[in-house]
Amino acid sequence: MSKAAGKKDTKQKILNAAEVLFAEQGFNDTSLRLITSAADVNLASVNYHFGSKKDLIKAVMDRYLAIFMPRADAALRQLLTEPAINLHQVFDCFVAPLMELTVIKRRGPEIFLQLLGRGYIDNQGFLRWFIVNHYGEVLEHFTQAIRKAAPALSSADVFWRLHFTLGTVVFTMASSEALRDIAKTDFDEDIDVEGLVRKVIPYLASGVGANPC
Amino acid sequence: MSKAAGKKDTKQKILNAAEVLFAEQGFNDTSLRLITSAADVNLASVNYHFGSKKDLIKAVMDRYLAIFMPRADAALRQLLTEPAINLHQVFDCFVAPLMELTVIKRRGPEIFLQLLGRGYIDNQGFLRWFIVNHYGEVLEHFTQAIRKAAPALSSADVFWRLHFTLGTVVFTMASSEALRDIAKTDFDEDIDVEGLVRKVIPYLASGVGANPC
DNA sequence: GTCTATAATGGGATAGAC
DNA sequence: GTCTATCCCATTATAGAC
Repeated sequence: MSKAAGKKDTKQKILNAAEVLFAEQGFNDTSLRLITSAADVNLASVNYHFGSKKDLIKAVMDRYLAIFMPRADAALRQLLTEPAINLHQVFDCFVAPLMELTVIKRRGPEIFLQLLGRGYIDNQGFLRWFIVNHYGEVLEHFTQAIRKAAPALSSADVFWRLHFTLGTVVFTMASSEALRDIAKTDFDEDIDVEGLVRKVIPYLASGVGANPC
Repeated sequence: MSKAAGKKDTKQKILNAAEVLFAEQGFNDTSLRLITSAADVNLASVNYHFGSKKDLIKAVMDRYLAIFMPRADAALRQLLTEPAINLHQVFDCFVAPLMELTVIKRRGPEIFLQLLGRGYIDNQGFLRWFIVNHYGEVLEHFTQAIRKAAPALSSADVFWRLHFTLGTVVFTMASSEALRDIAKTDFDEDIDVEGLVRKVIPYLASGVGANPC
């Protein structure tokens, strides 16, 4: 907007290149050199625009979180006003907010989920800290909804099963491209990201609702 | 055995230090310098004994796989001779083989699962290739057992849900220490790895057996 | 804001003495 | 088998010209 030149903003070019590479290879295995050459910008521009690699990672994540989290939160709050809810509805709250991430780019939904997984696994926790501190209330509403939909579960069971679902989703999405390729060649099943999300929800809902033993 | 000196074999010291660090931080984020100083051996000894870091990674993984895989395979084969089986039984096949990994060290079971997750997520696939090529038949029997226990699922559904379970387990175990700490402080729940495995199995069995939609 | 050049660090691997 | 010393490469980050 405020830019005069016709070429895309350097900052955006960096973000767009970085998120794809981070999602594919993880944060630590993606060098600034790789990012800047993919983005076709100068190496030094990352530090100029973002300050450090760590801050670039936060910027990449927050571009998605800032869209996804408020909408997921709104859907969860809305659901919580219902008198009775089930687990399938709880997970459905995340579908539309996830799919809206195409406003950032076409593959936004899968990139976001991959980044989320990387953030959990790669790092020493600074990203986890960042997410919990900025979007902790969404997690809180998610937990409330689960408890309302599955009142038989203890607090500890809810805690564990939320992490089980996180693992399922994040791991699946981290290799979703490869898996969808296999599904296409082996089973002649052409599935997009939304299809995959809708495929995983019955698994999650059933798993979370299982009888503890 | 063939060693004269009273001190532990350098090769074993390296393996024991490396697997813990690999499990905690991933393969690429663990330097040989860190490993050798933790193992209290010389930096050059890794290359002397293993040839390269990549070969050290394979050696670390295979020490566990060589014990785990044949036993899991035997349990699955045995189960497949039964006339009727359920999903819970299928997953139970892995519990005893996993717990026997304490023969390597006390925390063997969780280290193994963490390493497995790292192998799937960290790397460009050389480890995945190694596992599939060396232990592919175990995966085959696993698939057969799932199909027998849940005949309503299509081939594609089985494929997807196996990856869902892999994600659940691997992701949970990759952060199992942190999660168990939280469970202890927040819910006063003191749980060991076997307890966690037994906690995840109902989730997996229920998820895999859910009605596709 | 963009670039080149370079500093400072840490990585894997190896040569060669012992 | 073990150790020191070192090579060579890649990394993040920055200084300073334009």
